[in-house]
Amino acid sequence: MTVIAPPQGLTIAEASERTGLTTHTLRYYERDGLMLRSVGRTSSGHRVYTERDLTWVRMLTRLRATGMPIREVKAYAALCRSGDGNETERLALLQNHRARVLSQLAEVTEHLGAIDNKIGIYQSALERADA
Amino acid sequence: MTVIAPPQGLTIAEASERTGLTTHTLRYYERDGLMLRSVGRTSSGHRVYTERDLTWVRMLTRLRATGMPIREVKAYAALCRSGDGNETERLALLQNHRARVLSQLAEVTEHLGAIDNKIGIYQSALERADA
DNA sequence: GCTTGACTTCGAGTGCGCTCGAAGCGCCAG
DNA sequence: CTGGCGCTTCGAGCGCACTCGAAGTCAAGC
Repeated sequence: MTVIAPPQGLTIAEASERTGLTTHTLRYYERDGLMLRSVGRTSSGHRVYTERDLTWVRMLTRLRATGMPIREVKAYAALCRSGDGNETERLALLQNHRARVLSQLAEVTEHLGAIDNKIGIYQSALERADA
Repeated sequence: MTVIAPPQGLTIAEASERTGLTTHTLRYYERDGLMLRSVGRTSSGHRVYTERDLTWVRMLTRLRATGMPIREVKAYAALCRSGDGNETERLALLQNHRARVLSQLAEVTEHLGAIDNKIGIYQSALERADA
């Protein structure tokens, strides 16, 4: 019935539970080359996730959650995968992303300020109507 | 050649220039019911944008830029369109949106912090390599 | 009066990021 | 030894928000 998790590893269902991603999405990420390396398999072909895999998925989730497009995550994964010597490029990619996120945060914050004004207008109009 | 802007109004090209949206998008928003009311026309059927229209488009842009889905902008437009008496609902909609935006800002900021750590690790590794 | 070009409508196409379904296999309980 | 679950792969489908192209119209300049 239940697939037994191999020693030192987690099934895709367990990985799903710990990362908050669906099994569909985990498979999709692997298929699409977002993983550092392809996930290990049991003799019967089932995926075995290690802690290293989960750590990477969590990093990946942070990049995605801050709006990095899949293709760029893929580029970052490719850099990490190809081993030492390209740390400068990895750093540049992350710093670039950081700058974009900061400017996007600033933009959203500014727009939110204007929306807050609108909220204030409705609030005082309603207070006046109450009185 | 050039379509002359009617007195007190702007052509779609001018509205596009002032709002930063393409003419395609402006027409799409109107078609989809995001505008407060449908934009005026000349005798030959060309759109005529008023300052009121532009003000609304700017509000709309702020809602969109903070991640409000089209269908919710549409709902807000519908409330405004139906006249006085539903200010409480409009306020609730905006406050709801505000809460979502704030929590999303917090989430992005937290993820960005983790990415900053990673950047720091690369930086010190590179400094050590330089020395 | 003819050309030009910005406008009109309508509907189809695009890109992104999943999301889902179908068909098939292996392992374990009963 | 059989039923059934949870995994496998593959490819298609979906929702969102535009984005674009085709075909036609109309006013202005030459």
